[in-house]
Amino acid sequence: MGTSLRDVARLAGVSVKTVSNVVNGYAHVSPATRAKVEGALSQLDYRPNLSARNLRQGRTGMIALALPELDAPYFAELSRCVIDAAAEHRWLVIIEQTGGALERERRILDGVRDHHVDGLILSPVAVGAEELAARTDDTALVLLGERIYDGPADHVAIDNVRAAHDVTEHLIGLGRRRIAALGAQDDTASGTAPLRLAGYREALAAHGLPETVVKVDRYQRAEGAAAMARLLASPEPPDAVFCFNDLLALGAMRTALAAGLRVPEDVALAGLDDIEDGRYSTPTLTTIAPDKNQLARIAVDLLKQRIDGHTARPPQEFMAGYDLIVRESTMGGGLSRGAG
Amino acid sequence: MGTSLRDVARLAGVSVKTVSNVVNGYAHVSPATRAKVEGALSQLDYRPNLSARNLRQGRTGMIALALPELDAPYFAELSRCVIDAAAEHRWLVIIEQTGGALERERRILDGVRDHHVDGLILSPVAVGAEELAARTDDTALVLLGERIYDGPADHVAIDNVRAAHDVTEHLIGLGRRRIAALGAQDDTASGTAPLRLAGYREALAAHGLPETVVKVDRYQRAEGAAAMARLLASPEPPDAVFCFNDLLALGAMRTALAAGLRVPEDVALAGLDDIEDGRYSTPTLTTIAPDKNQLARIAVDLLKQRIDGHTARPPQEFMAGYDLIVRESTMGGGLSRGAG
DNA sequence: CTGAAAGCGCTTACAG
DNA sequence: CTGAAAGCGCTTACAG
Repeated sequence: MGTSLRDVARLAGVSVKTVSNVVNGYAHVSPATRAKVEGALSQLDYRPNLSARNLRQGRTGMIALALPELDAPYFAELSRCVIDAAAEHRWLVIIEQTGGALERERRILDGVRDHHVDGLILSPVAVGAEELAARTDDTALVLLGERIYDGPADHVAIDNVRAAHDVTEHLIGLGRRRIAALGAQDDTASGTAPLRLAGYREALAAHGLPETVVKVDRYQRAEGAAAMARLLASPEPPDAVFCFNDLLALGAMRTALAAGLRVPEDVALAGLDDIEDGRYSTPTLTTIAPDKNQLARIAVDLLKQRIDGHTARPPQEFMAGYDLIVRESTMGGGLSRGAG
Repeated sequence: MGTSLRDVARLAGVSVKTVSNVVNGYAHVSPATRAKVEGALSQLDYRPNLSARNLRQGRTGMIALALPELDAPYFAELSRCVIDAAAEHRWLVIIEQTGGALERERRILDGVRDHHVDGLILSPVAVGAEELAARTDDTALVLLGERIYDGPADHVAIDNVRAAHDVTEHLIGLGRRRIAALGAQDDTASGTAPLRLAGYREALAAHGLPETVVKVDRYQRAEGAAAMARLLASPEPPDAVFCFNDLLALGAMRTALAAGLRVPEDVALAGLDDIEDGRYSTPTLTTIAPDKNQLARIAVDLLKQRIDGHTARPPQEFMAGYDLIVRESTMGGGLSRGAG
């Protein structure tokens, strides 16, 4: 293999223990000994064997981040934040993609105790609260970005109900009266969709406005485009659409513009996630911007606490902040004319 | 820790070796013994300790994928493909972000021999061929997506010169005569920019057309937007722009539309990467679509060969395929009017 | 302040 | 076909 502690010890003329002390920065090593050892270390270009260290310590220095798919911009941006936050604890991050499939979420939850990671951050889509609560594995787990009630594990998210309420209020405040929600889903165990729907309904109800709800299977551009086409084909099309994420909104925008509608004059569009695409689309996209760095940092810090066993408190919910970012897709700005 | 082979052996009344044989699927175990062992394995819910296995075998079953940043859509899409391809070899993937910084690329290359991964797929930006050639580490390495001449390691990419040539020819074929290139860079050791620039120049030269080259620091939307503004401010603005990636093109599109120009009537725009954003922008974006699955698969397979030591051949260059995808941003379609 | 020894859990020659 | 033993490289009580 490579150079081992024993090789270094032999060259420096000390014991393996002493070399280990130097490598790990323990205090009580005499300067002379330390110098000898450090000389040998650099002469042999010693690298600790992490598998051996892990075997001994029961730690791997790695965590897993499991999310639906890396190529959804929201998850890509969030992953970046998680990797950066993990780096501060000198953790490496293994990324696993679930595709939002129950089977794969289960396999990851089950595989976690194979001892290759110290903990797991999971962005669950399909797996339910009961199932999570029933898991026998005690590997540290933090849930990120979807709400699971009666938390079986620490959980971080934004307040989805309030965020959805804020967006809807914004649209109402602009004078829109036929406001559709795009992105409801057939009941999943743990989705955000019901929460965003609840916030939307709350706001409409407070103003006595009617609701129009369109379902999708997945939160992707193509689904947003197709769902928007259905909305536009209805007898009384909406004058505003709150899309449950930015990808849906960008797909919907494409359909609206391609149909010759003006955004926002004919139909205002808002999303949620604040992915970078929406800052450069034409028109630019009004959205809710979750504080992704905060989400990631809280998730990583909670995982750290659990891994270190510093805490025995019951699982808790943590909220990260968000902002409503108003852009052209609801406020105009002259760039929004379709070609119809 | 958890259940060890010894626990299983004790319960089954056999030796540790026999349990190991069953776990690893070795052939010569009597049916009766196998049944006993399997009973004990499932009764104790045995999970192999991967650190121990790795220590013994000198393999970790993990590879690292190092790229500039995960939240650039091209890299997010490529990462997805790499993770999927790696899964076929039962590898897990650790993702590291370099930010395109020399210092961080070096640290990753240097850290690879810390034995936590069996191999590295690196998408280099800053590090040079000489430096790579001089590395003393023998951890398996495959370079992905940027060209480094006189390959110090196996390398996979598309033919950037030819791809750039194809895009430029397409613009020329549409009758454009003032075709700018957006995305040149100050000389980096290994960038794709010079290759794309070469293809662009070749095509222009073949038709006796003049060149206009705009530099950027990074391949991001904001840089594309700013660079496009500079182009539009010139005395004789281009009637077409070949942007060296899709993000630059989407930024440029935003600037053009915001300035009231029609795309493609006033200025045609093309990119390279085929990220999903460009399939839903208005107008949709003409681009080069590299075969990302093929890129990922070749990279992973090459790494596998190196790790397994099946090959001692010198480093080689591999080309993946690509397609020119013509969309509205060069062909029109009526959706492209700015608001000027 | 330093050393000799045990042991983390696994796999692998080596016997039988 | 199965077992007893060594050893991968490290850290950690335990002595001195």
